[in-house]
Amino acid sequence: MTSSTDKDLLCFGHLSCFNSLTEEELSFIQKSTRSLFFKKGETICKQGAFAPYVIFLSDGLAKIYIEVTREKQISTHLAQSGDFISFSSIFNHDEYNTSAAALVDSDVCMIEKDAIISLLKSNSEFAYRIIARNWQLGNRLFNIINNLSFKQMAGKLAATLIYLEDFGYDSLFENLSRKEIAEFANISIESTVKLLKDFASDGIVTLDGKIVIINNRSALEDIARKG
Amino acid sequence: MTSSTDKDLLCFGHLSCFNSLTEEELSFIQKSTRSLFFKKGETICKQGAFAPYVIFLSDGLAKIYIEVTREKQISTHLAQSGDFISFSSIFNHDEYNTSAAALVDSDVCMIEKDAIISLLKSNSEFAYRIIARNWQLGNRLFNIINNLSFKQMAGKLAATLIYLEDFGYDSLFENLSRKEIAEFANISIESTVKLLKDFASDGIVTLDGKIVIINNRSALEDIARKG
DNA sequence: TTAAAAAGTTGAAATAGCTCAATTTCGTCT
DNA sequence: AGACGAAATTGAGCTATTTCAACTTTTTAA
Repeated sequence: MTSSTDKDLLCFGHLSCFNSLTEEELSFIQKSTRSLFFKKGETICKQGAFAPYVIFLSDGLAKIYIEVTREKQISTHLAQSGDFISFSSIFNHDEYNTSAAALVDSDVCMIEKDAIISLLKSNSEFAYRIIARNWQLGNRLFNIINNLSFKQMAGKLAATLIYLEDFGYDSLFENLSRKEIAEFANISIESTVKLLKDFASDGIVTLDGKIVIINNRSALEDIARKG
Repeated sequence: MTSSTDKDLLCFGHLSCFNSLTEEELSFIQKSTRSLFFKKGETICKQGAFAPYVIFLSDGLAKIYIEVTREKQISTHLAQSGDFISFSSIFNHDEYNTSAAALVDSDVCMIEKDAIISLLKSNSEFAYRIIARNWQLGNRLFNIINNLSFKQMAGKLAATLIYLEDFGYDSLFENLSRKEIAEFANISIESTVKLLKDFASDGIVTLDGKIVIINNRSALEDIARKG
């Protein structure tokens, strides 16, 4: 990863929750921000590491995941341009509660948490938008818990495909390995492969190399609903 | 459940995130609040129902759970005096994303969401405290996802017992059935019973009727860590 | 261009945990 | 006090999913 401070001014000012900030507030927070470039595959942050920064994805695609054991990890959600990769560092513990890795080459802003905190405390519109965002994440987490508690792996995979589809990133599947899909669904790689074939032979999806095209969305929803 | 408007003024003013409010703000929000009493076992809110209120537990104990299918539910967390039972109703959808039930007789405040919203937008200290709270819940949800992805049920139950212990409610186990413990751990009732016995015969816990006393916390943590 | 490594695919065997069914204990109501 | 229903307990069989191992394809690197 390389520093690119010349891009800082354009890093996030135009994006989502930051556009409620005044000129002053923007320049204040940009003094506390460092913009970094991550190549596809690079680790952006590591669960358990000290967390002096809030991490914001200004351009790119990343997966956020939990390291369950040394070998096993489960992906919880994706982030694209304008999303926070980690917001948690602000409260209580001073460590990241998830890891994240770039799925494509990505520009990332590391914002000192003290700057975010003072902004939260002074600008209630900003705080409100952050609450709304955190709540969306919370909803996603409830959704994952729902999916994980399915007994049948077909339900887990169907729910995963729906999430990936709804995320709305154009060439998403080109950037996801079978292993990564398996980590979102929390089933084994082999089961993922077999089930994808099953879905394909039922005409629910079409497989074209890495790419998974969803043909019959409502069939998937049915499978996901029944667990 | 019965209304008890005479208690409204004492309902939550002294509790946690509300004590940053001015006199005016307090009386403003209390005009939009209704205080209700729920008996042990009663349902406080239902996943999927219209959600005009933010629900706050002023006194008691409640479990918050996800209804996965018609028969199956998984408990995500507990709430005690001073905790929000549902905050989600404020954003996006107008429905509760979880259900909740009283585990002991409980006093509950139903606060109109518009009142909370205007407070969030005008009082940034209040908003900040709400963010911090929501983040704690987010952390808990990540924790659950971690536990659910364990392959071994011993790890799930161990992690559940640790959560219940750490929650710090005195007579908690007296108010939890085996079924409810199973719903927190997301394993079958029968497996829960057998594993508790196993833990007991290993001296890790002591069973006294419904009550589970943790003798060897670090052994439990070990089991939970290994999944 | 070729070799090596990584990712993907397939089938067979092993097993963890669930379901089912029977039994016991506990709590509550009359 | 007795009786009923609910909750807890125990064991046995079943099955879905993982693990393992072999193989193929794709990607990367020299």
